Amino acid sequence: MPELPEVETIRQDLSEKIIGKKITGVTVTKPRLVKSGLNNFIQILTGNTFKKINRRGKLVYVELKKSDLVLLIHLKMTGQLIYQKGPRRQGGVSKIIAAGGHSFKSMEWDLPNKYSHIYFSFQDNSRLFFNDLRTFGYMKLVDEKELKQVLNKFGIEPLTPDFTLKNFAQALKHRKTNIKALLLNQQIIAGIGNIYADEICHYAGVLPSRRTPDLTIAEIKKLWQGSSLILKKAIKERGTTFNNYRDADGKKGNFIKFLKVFGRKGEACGKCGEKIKKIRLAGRGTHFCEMCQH
DNA sequence: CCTTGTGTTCTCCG
DNA sequence: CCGGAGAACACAAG
Repeated sequence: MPELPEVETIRQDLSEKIIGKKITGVTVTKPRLVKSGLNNFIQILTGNTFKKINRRGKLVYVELKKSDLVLLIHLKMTGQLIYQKGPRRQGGVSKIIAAGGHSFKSMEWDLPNKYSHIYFSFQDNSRLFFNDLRTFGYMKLVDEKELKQVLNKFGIEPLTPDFTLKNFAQALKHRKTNIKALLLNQQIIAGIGNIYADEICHYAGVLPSRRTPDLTIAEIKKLWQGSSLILKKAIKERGTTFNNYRDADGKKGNFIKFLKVFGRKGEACGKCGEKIKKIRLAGRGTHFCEMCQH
């Protein structure tokens, strides 16, 4: 489940890999995932160049060199953006891999595979694959006006100067839902999904079910601090790979090692030793410690 | 039937 | 009964 840290990791990686490279080919094997006209999609992108890769919440949007249209990419739950260099002219690389005998499952990354629904070839023979197991993700070309409309729907962007305690508290104000649903609401705070919502609540010592009007100033401050600290640390660790997520090189993120509650049902809480509980809240699996969250 | 991000639809309350 | 907020559902597929 790519959330802000995972999408940001991919954005940073791809920015170093594909900016300025001419797109020589566009392949779409599942047209349903292109949410704008397919012919136009192929026509605009072929021969074009990615100019800048941006992110807002969990949404990636890419500016193009030879068009004013912008490419939106959403990975939803199981989308991946994997970059691979083209085959080397000189032999040797595959030999080294064979001799090394390490555990990398080369079959899995023999791309395109059956989940590679859209991919781009570049002038240097490298390729970018959009893989998606459950096919909720999409790509879409939008004009400036539609981009603006889409971006305007997002709430405060964490890790920017806009993410002040004052703005965070303001966003919570007058809301009557529980803090978990609020953290998941992209129109209020952008980029937090199920994993980080649970982790932020645990950091703050706040039960996910707590109604926002009942939160104290101190608790709001802790939630704000936790959001910032956890998302930053998760980016540093290149995201959380719980099952499907991979970075642009197909590698797993390391943040799973730092998860305190998510996916730890029945395990002892690292803070107090109490068993981690799991319930259903805001339509999502929700993990917490009864002892240190109130 | 479980899993989840988001857009859409339904319901409820003042 | 209206508006808006929040909850529930739809989507896909392993």
